Amino acid sequence: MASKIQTLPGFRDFPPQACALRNYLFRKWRAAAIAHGFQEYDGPVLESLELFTEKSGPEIVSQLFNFTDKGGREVSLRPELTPTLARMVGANAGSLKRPIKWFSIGECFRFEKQQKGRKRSFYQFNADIMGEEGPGADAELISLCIQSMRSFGLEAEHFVLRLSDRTLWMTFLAELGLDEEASIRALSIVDKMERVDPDYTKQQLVAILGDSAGKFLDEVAAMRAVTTIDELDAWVSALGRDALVARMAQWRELWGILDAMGLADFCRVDLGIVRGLAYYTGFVFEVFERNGEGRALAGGGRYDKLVEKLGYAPLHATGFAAGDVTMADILESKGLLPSLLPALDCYVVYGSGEAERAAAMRAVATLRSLGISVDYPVKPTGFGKMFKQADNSGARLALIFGGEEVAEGKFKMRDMATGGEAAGPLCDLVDGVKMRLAHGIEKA
RNA sequence: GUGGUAGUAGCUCAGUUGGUUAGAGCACCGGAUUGUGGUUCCGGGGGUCGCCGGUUCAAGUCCGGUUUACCACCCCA
Repeated sequence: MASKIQTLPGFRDFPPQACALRNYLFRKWRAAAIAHGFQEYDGPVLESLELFTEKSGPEIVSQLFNFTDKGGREVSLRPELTPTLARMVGANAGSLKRPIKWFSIGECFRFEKQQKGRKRSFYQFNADIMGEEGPGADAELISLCIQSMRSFGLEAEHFVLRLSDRTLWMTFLAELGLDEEASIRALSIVDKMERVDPDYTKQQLVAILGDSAGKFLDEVAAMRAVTTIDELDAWVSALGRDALVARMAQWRELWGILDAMGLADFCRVDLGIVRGLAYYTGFVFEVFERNGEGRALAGGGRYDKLVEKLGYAPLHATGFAAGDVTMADILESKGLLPSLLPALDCYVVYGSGEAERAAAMRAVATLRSLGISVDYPVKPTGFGKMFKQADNSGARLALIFGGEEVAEGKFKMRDMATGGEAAGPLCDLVDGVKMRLAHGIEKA
């Protein structure tokens, strides 16, 4: 006998209930994106390894599901959707209407040790706006991000979008005399400050900044204390650097749009967010639970240089991604998962005679051909048993084809919620069922 | 890749100082119930106690290894 083979670590089966949950997430994400005027795209799950190493460097290979195919090609399952998107858009950028607003929901793979909120196979909701430089695009993207969360019933009490700005940081660090490479290293330290020992942080900073590390830490503490746009304005004004002051115009524009859309309550200025990756260039953000628990629910930002880096004509871009695993986790913890039982319209109960069964099967076929979902016991049993099955099926109506009804050319309907019943002639089957599905049957 | 904790039925778990044939609730299936579901009662299937080895007359229980999961690191596109 064959041994029982389990799913690979970090991979999941999706039996009906899990599949229903997954599709629920997809449905909401897709609806939010379409409501924002985004168009859906998709790409191959397997790509040339080079597509990913070009974007993220050779170190990324340790975290990829890569292998050599039978043709000797170095390939990898995709760890994210952005490189594929960049290729698709980059190759056709000249002929696409701007701004380009595209989204995708796709399975991605990373060869990492799994833990809470992180698996080796997961689904990402990825949305991007390309070909637009101004804060209007960032606002639009943030709107989609927030509204996609809200469509699950998550509100400002549950989550917060922490908004930051790589441009502001890079300008600030340049004013301190750091070159680009040193700045990026400093940012990656800032990115981790929240989670690691302060002494360790200081040690790291001294390596880059020398004696001014202490002063820098004080400055960073002041920056991270900023939580509103007005506080940010005050901090920038106090520094009195022209380049930073100029950047505030972009902040004001962005914040003005978010405020007008009613999204300001969901956002907080938080310069402690810098995103780990080197290629982010402007506004960046991450969504967390309001109480600060768990890993990021979504994250994104502007990456104006990436498309060019991948070998295409320069193209402004901003995007974000959210994952199915963390999303399902928060919805479950907040009790926001709806019951996802299959919504069956009718369950047919029929008598044991040939005539009853034939009448029932004719009705089943007619209703199904009109898109009404109908199920019935494949193996006829007692009426009591069949009603129990009707109950278990979750159907709204039980349709009854017993000896009495069929003999009279009739059928009966029972509203499974109220227990109310109604009868009608077989020739009125479709209208009768549609009417009762819409309005139910009151108990007499 | 490094540490910590855990693994008994589909799920949640009990299982005494090592001692006969490993239990409960929920879920599932059947019956009471051949014209009416949710309640109730009765019954049933389902376990190589994660896996391999060791100690012992005897291991779910003790020991070693391994694997998987969870948690914390690393990383987080």
